[in-house]
Amino acid sequence: MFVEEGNFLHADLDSFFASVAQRDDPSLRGKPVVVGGGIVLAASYEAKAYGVRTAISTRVARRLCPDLIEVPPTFTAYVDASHAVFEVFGDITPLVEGISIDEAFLDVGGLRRTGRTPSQIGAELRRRVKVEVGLPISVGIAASKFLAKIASAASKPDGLLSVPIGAELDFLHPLPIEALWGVGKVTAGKLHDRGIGTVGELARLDRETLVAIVGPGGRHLHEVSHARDPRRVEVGRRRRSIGSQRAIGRGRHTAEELDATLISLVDRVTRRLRAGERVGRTFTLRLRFEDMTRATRSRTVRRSGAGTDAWLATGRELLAETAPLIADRGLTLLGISISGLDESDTEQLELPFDTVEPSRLDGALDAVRDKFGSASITRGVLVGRDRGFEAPLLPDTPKGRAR
DNA sequence: TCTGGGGTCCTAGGACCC
DNA sequence: TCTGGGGTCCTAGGACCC
Repeated sequence: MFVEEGNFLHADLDSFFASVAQRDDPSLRGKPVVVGGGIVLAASYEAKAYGVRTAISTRVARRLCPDLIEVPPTFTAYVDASHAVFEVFGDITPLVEGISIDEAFLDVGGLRRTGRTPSQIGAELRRRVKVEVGLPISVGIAASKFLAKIASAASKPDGLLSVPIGAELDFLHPLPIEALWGVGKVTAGKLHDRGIGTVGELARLDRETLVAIVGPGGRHLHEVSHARDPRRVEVGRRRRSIGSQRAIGRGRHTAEELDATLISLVDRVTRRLRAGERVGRTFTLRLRFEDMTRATRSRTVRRSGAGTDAWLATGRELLAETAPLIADRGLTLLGISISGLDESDTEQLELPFDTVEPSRLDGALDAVRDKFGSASITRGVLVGRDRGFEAPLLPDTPKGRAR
């Protein structure tokens, strides 16, 4: 009997950090292991059998499993392992969309010509990752991304599951709503209140009712509950923000302590920006208070940048503006992120004009050509200082004219 | 002088995921 | 047991422009 398969693979490393620990230290194999410090970042399947889960405190984990072995995280090892796994992915197909350090979507539709089925390709992927990197990886196969993702979760640990075309709803509808990507605690709570526990029950609601229960996100939920997901694999997605944060504990923190924390956060983030040859436009300050409430303050600047000093000045302004909030509620976490990322492929030039008007663009272009040489100009923007005026700066043309 | 609609940008918050 | 650190996406309201 011939079963037609979907073109989407979702590949997801099992208990990634814990598997790396067990790979690198044979004495940990077959034993309940957690990676973490304070809280559990990853638990081996042996530990999961005791009810140990990601994000619980290690103290609780020890109570659940007295023989638990705790190891500290080794982030460089995870990055290396991830690179090796993504090399295998890229060897199978160029159509790879990385989701996180340990999972990706692959579109294997183009490999039909090779005569191999998606299941055979998935099995080969699993074998290669096991042999070449030494890690267990689960694979889900389906006609859409979100279904492939659910299939890989259902196949764990160390499994492969293909949802045949035509059998999508039979697979999907008995699952609990929490299996859907995007249904977390809040949404699940609202649905349980209405007596909805399975995807099938969810699918029976009409769209308007669902939106009334969970909000605008209900439209997407309605679609996926009927196994409709038109998204393609997107190759070459780039990071959209870079951030860093630090829990600073309860109690009073002096202004000097907060400033020192801010400096180290800005330093870390701007270093990463520069290392990635990126610049950012929007700075966001993130605060968490003793009552676990949160607040954010952001500022968008006209000129993208990756310089420590400029972003530190922005961060200090925002921090100063939140001083009353901090005094009122007590700060327990300080974080920053920089978004609006772009490639840092532009050079900026201060032009010697007091005012810039459209009629003077030719003169401005001449000044830029003098500085960089016309051959090196590909695109640009003129920014006026006083009134926020912006005008496009077009590349030089063979005729020597631009407007 | 009054009024409307559409579009974009920015800010803040929230839910969710690994 | 008071709960880490890194992200994504969506929504809503206000300012502003045409």
